[in-house]
Amino acid sequence: MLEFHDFLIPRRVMAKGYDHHELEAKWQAYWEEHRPFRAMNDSSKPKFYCLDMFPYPSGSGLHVGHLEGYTATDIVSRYKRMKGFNVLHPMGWDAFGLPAEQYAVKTGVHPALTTAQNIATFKRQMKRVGLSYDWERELSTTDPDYYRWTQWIFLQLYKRGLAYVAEVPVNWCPALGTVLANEEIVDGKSEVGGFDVIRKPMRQWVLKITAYADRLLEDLKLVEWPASTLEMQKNWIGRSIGAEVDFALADAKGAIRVFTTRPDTLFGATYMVLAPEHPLVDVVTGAAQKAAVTAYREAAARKSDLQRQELDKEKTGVFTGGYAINPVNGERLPVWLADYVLMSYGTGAIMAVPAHDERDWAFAKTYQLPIREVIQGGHVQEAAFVETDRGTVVNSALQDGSLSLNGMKPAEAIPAITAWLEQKGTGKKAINYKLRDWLFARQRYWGEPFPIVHCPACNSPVPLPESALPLVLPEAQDFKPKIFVPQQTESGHRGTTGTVDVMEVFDAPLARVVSQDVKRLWRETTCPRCNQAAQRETNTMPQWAGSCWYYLRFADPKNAKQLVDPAMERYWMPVDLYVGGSEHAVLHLLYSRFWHKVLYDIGVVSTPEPFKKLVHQGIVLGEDNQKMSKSRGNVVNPDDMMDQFGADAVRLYEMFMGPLEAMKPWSSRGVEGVTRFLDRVWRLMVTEDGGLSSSVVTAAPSVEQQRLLHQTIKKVSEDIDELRFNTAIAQMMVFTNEMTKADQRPRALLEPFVLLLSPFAPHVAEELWAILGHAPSVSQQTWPVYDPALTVSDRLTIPVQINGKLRGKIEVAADTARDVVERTARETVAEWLQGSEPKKVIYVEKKLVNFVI
RNA sequence: GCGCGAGUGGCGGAAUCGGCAGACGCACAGGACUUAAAAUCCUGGGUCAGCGAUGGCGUGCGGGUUCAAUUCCCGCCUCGCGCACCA
Repeated sequence: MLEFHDFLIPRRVMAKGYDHHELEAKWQAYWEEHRPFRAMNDSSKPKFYCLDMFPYPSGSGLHVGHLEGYTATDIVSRYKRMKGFNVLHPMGWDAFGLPAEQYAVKTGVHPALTTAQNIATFKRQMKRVGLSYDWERELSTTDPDYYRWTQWIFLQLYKRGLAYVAEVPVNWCPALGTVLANEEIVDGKSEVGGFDVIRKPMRQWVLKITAYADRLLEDLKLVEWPASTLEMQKNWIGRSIGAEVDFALADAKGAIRVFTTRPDTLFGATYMVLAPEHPLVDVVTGAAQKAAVTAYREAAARKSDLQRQELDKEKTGVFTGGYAINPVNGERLPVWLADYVLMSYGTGAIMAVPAHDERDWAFAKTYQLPIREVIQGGHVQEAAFVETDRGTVVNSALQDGSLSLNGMKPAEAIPAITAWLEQKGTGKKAINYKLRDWLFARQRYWGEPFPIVHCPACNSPVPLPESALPLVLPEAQDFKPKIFVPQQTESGHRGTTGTVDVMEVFDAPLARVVSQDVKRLWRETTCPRCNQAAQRETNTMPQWAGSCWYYLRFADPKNAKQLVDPAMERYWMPVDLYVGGSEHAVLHLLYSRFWHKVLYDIGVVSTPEPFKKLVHQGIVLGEDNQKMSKSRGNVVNPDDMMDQFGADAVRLYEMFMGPLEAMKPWSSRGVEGVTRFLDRVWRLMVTEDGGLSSSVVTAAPSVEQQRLLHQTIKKVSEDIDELRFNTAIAQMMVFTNEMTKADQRPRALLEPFVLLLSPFAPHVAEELWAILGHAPSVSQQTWPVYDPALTVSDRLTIPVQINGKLRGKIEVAADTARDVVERTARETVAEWLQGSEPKKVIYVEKKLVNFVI
């Protein structure tokens, strides 16, 4: 019996046109069984490789941000299949990584177990969304059958001298117990967890990415990537062209070599600066300055990188007492020490030209060093004049007349002086890069082991033979790294003060692993070269390793003999469309490109670049327009959304929110909106009890209806090609709104429309296709083709303007001659013309008439 | 500071080879159906003035080019992203 309050409580039971739970389960089961999304290896069809950046399977499952990119590529993949392409649309797992290991440290649960569970969750959610992946090609970076090839690539790098061990200052994160790459540090803290990071010299594996700097820069011309991403890669590589110049020491043997991009200002050098760590510091320092120099060097060493990078701070330095000789004019220049010069860039030493460099200018002002103008055009006593393109060289000639740059533009002076230096043997043209070699080792358990042993007898790292691969990650029981676990400080930041002396000696987890079969340390082994006792490398590879080449393995995921079969590689590569977050704009993409070029050089791959077209999906914000986060409580869970609205509605809303690449807020109301749209589509052809509606007729559509259909086919096709899914959906809404008004709905319109809808809302489309009386699957139908003649109207509405202001509109036949259009227009705006003749009449065919009076 | 990108109704957004600004959706208002509601369907709307026909003003701000500017040019402002003493 109904109570009064039953009438007051709003029912959340939606009067939906269809039961999305039932319908999605039905079609997902069908796809599971019939596998219509498999990529064929032997096909005469043209290929299309459509790839998502594979995820790290975190414990929190998919979020709506993931889904945006995945839905976009899914629509493209489904569309391309219907257009006759053999589509490769795979998914895998970037499953090595720190979170699972940290979870293991906390709970003792093995990372492999956590990872497997998380993968299962991700996969279940992806299937629930109806993503049309070829699951037969699924891979995980943690699978020995996969990482044996990651190790294999490392061996190739090693063989070619591109992997080497070096004692380098590294970014050590005590809280994480590992080193981090420069790129993994944000504002002096670890990107993961936000812990303090300090500099510490360590023996490390390093990859020589700098050997490929030029090609990594040059080949950016070959790809269709967002301008911002290309720009970021260029900046990261940071090529600058200039000269290396030697300044002989005045009172000692040797010379200070500097790198400069402005050799045209050589006559303006008034002092030199060495980085505090520069090896020549002891040589140039005079006895009187020894104490001050030592104090300065120690102070600099104590500063963390963060402190040294503080920009606004006053520049500091100390005079060494030594002098160097300017090679152009023989002047004695005082040599200073200052931490604004970095040991890690160029030669770690500069010639200072305060008149034409802002940093040198600030330093010269602080220490009252002379400022000498050599490029005319500014006021060098007030500020450094750095605009090379408007200025003329002055004060730059030798008395004997053997060299003069005076009167030249800097652009002319640079090659002139460089040639002079080369002739004198005191300098040469040089190119420098900001890019540094890639620190490739981590002191972690959950990563790929290095296929390397350290042999005391051979006195070098010895690579394992390829036949020994994979070197399987050994079982471990204790994941706790032996690390100093810092206390929470008052400021809320965990970590150290940045000094090295609080450090213990830290062992990587693999150093302590005991092999279960033989009850000895896993690291104890024999040298594959000399058979003497040797030690395995106990570092593991960084997470980037596995993601550097996974796109290749999808082309041939089960191959036990090769990384990828050459025929498969040639057929599928390159990736035609690659979609993923812009947070990977530099690192992942640069590292991948580097490995790809190495593989290209050894003949494993046939293309110089792996990813032809790249698109970054935008960030999805919470309903409050803030970044989604647990602490804000504004996280939208895809499972909840799909429970309530269904997978098709969620897919459609993800695409309808706005342009793919834009940052945009989630709106539950918006999801309801697209849900209404799907219900309207449903009701166009289905009755309340699920049968085919009697309004669906076989009669021929009207010309207007056909025009709308063909305009819709055109718009939807072109918009998918351009990844403009939001406007494609808007057009389908227009079509649906029109069809709703008609009570006779010709099949000839509805059937192509269902095909257009199918990449966006595949479950509903499959069901509608079946209700219309067709055998499955809609995904295997041919994409509708539009007739261009049917997309244009035979009647036109032409706006009529007076002086550019809209004053009227006329409707004419599309083929109306100009004079007729003009005459009609004049009649329409006669009261504005007031009988006088316009000064000018502008007629844009089929677009507009404008009278200038 | 430098580089890149973006600023359009109450909201998400559409329209840029210069040519009717605001498609589509959300929210809102009115109507139909209903005892009533929900759902659905129809209608309306940038803003100001006016009963209305109409007209003025409108795409961050200020200039410019043009018959015509959201679109192109110059100078600012704001926001986002990236880099940040790289010689």
